[in-house]
Parts: sequence; structure tokens; C-alpha cells
Amino acid sequence: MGEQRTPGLRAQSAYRALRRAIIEQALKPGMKLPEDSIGEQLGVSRTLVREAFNRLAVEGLVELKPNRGASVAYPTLEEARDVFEVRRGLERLVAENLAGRLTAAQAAELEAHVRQEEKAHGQDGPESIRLSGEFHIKLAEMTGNALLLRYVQESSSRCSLILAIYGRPHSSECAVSEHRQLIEALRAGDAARAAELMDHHLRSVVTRALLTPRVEPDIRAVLAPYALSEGLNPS
Amino acid sequence: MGEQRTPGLRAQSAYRALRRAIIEQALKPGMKLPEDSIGEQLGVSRTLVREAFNRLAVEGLVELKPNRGASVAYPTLEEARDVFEVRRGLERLVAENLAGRLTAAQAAELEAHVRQEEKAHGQDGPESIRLSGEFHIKLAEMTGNALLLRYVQESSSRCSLILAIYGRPHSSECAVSEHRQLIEALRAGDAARAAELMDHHLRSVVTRALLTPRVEPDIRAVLAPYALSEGLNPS
DNA sequence: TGTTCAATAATCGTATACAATACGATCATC
DNA sequence: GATGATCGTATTGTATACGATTATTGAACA
Repeated sequence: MGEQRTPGLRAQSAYRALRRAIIEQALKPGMKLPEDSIGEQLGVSRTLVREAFNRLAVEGLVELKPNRGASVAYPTLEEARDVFEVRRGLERLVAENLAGRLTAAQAAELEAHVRQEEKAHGQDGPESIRLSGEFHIKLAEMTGNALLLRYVQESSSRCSLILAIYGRPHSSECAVSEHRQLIEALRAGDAARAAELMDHHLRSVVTRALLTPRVEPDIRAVLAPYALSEGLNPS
Repeated sequence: MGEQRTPGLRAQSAYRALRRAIIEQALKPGMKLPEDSIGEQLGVSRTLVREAFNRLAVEGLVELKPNRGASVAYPTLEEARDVFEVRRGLERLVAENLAGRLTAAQAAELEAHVRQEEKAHGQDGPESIRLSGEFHIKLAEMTGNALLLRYVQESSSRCSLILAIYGRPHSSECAVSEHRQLIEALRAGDAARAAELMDHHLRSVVTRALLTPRVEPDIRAVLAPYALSEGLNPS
């Protein structure tokens, strides 16, 4: 029963698998996640699936409702706004932290990354989106601040989920030129400018990719004015 | 066996109990946390204790080592630095967000809180520390940004743990006057000044409370120079 | 045809069971 | 007396068991 080769690894694997599946939209927002079938699919018991769900829940990728199980999170527009705002603040911190502190090797790595982005810019497949995201993660890693990295990763993955719901189909999220400018400011050690560039960059990511909600799923709000105009009393 | 009155509540209770016990230092940093004795004490099974541990682990309050169980986290000085830096960034965001947006009721609530702090300032018991912390939580709540609140709460509790290890015994963490100034800037709607005040405030919390490490527990770092001087090769 | 309600099935919440590992004591050896 | 091997016990990792709750189906009824 409890044959444990490398303990905690299977739990971690389950977590990672689910996380990737959600971010890559193999598991779509709102989708139900029954413990048994998922455990069966992953080759682990409900215990470990549950553990994974709990971690994913604190990261905001799954929702956990009492006695009704887990489902892939479906953030509201308001939550989306919140996440983007926090992410902007965090990444501004990254920029300030990195300005002037970038080693030559790090700068080179970032530039190599941007060149890859440029190459993949033509085909706007998932490759381009993945690279854009990784650029920001790389920056957070370079601060050497583990907590900052964790928060940036977390808000990034929530952003992925959000764009999956509210974003236009294949918007290439980041403009490569903006990444280039940012690197330049970091090299120059201009913290204020780097922070400003990062802030502006993330703002434009939102406006480029985010649209107004496609549907208005709140039936009450839709019907309320009609009810009122008829003298009815919507509870 | 599975009699569930209000499901998830017992799990949450276990989590809350442990969390409070850690923050209030009833469970001291580094202390071992055996699953079954804790479960017995709390009146729940290992399953729920484990669930609580996992949540506390992602919050950085407990450490989880494979096959060796959980213990209350014992952050290094470097981690401490990281946490404080992130917290500063987050709370700066809070200040910017709130500047000019504070309702009259909210401002009144904050001022009432500060008056309480002032009253408790004489006796520097745990009461004073708790109130100082709550002021920052209240601010984060008022932004209405749930994610920001969660991050601020998390980094705040980690700060408590850190100060328990590295802080001076009874430093009253926050200067009440600094809280007052901050409220004033928020009312005036001066975002830049509010952010600057918050940043400065948190910096001085660190310098007021944080000391250099009392002991050097890292044997490797101690021995490395000796080894090198003998031509040895410390791994 | 659509609605209500009961029986059944699916799924969750929690406790427990069992294997595997780590820790500590005892004992042999130098 | 210190060092190292061996066994027993405590504790962890994971699976399963079982009561409780929710979802679903189907039949009776309007």
C-alpha cells in the first residue's frame, strides 16, 4: 500500500500535472474535477489528488466548494482586475530590484530570450505566449528573492487563466520591443524608468488582450430593469 | 467515521489553531510538529492535520521535509530580508490604491484604531504588537482587492515569525505617529507621499526591531576558512 | 408534457490501515 | 571510551474504508 520510493514526489507530480493542464487549457475554466476519475487518470489515490487541489486552490487555479468538490477556477472580471493590479505592483518591484544589478551573463540571457521571442513572433501559436510569460518569470528569478518569485509565478498563472476566459483568441500578449526597452533600462540602472516601463508594459498587455466581457451571465442584472419597468419587485 | 456536520470546518479550525499558535509563539520556531500528537491535541485525525500543514507550508509558516515531517519554520536572515522587501512593495501598492479613495467611514475607523494603539502604547505587551499588525491588515482590506489582502496577510504573518526570531524582545514595532501621518496622506489623496511614507515606515520597523543575528548556527560557514587555510576542500 | 418525490448512484469529508522510512537504543568491536 | 552495526519503535507517505451529502434517475401524478 504505502510503497514510497521518493516520498512526496507523486503528490508533487499530481499537482504539477493538474497545474499545467489548467494553464494550457486542457482543463477549461469552470470544468468539474471529480477526485476519483482524476486520481485514476493520474495513477494516484484521492488523498494525493486532494492535496494537489488544496495547493491549487490557494493559488486561485481551482475553486473548492464544500461537499461539491473542485472545479477549475472561473475568475470574475473583478478578480481579474485585482490580479492584474497586484501583478503590476509585484513586477514593478522586480524591475526596481534588478535595475543596475543585472550581471553581464543575466543581461545576455535576457537578450537571447528576446531574440527567441522575436523569432516566434510570426506564428502566434502557444509558443509565443509561453515565451512572453517566461520572460517575466526569468526576471523574477534573477532577483534572487524566492518569495517575490513565488508571487509573480502565482499571479502569472492566474493571468493565463484570466486571458483564457476574457482575452481575444490569439493576441500575442507582449510586444517584444517593450521587453527590449526594459532590458535597456535595467542595464542603465535607471530604476524609476524600469519600473515605469514595466508598469506601462503590463497595462498595455491588458488593453491589448483583454476585452469587455463577451457575455453577461448575470441574469438578475439583465432582468432587473425590465422587472422594475413593469412594477415588479426583484428580490 | 465520516460524520460531517459542517464540512471543511474542522479542517479550517485545525489550520487556524496552528496558525495562531505559531504566530503567538506558543509553538516556537524550529519546533517539531508530529502529526498524530497534534491531531490528538486538536481532536482531529492526521488527515486534517496534514491538510493544515500543507496550507501553512505554502504560507511559509511551517517547513515540510520529506519523510521527516513538519516543523515550525525557522526563516534565515536572507529569507527575512526577502519577506520584508516584498511586504514593502505590497503595502506601497496598498497605499497608492487607497490614496484619495478612502471613504469618511474608513478614515474614521482607521483613526479609531490608531487611538487604540496609542492607548496600548504604554504597556508593551502583545496587545500593542497585535494592534500594530492589524492596522496594516485593515488597510489592505480597505482596498477591496482580495489577492492583495491575502499577500499582505501572508507576508505579515511571516514577519511576525521573523521578528520572533531576530527581533528584540519587546520592541513596539510601529510608531503610532507614522500611522497618523499615513492616514493624513491617504485622506489628502497624495499617492506618492502615501507610498513613500509607507515604505519609510516599514523600513524603520525593520531597523527598530531587527538586530544582527545573535548566533551563527551555520557550522559550514564557520569552518570553511579554516579548512581552506589548511588546503582542504569543503564541499 | 411537465412536475414532484423517492430510490439509487456518484462523490465528498474524515478516519483508519498498512508499508516504508527515519530515529534511537542496545550491543559488538576496536 | 568512542565508533559503528543491528534491531525495535515512532512517524511519515499513501491507499482504502465508511458515513454523509449531493446529484440523478425514473416513476407516479397533475
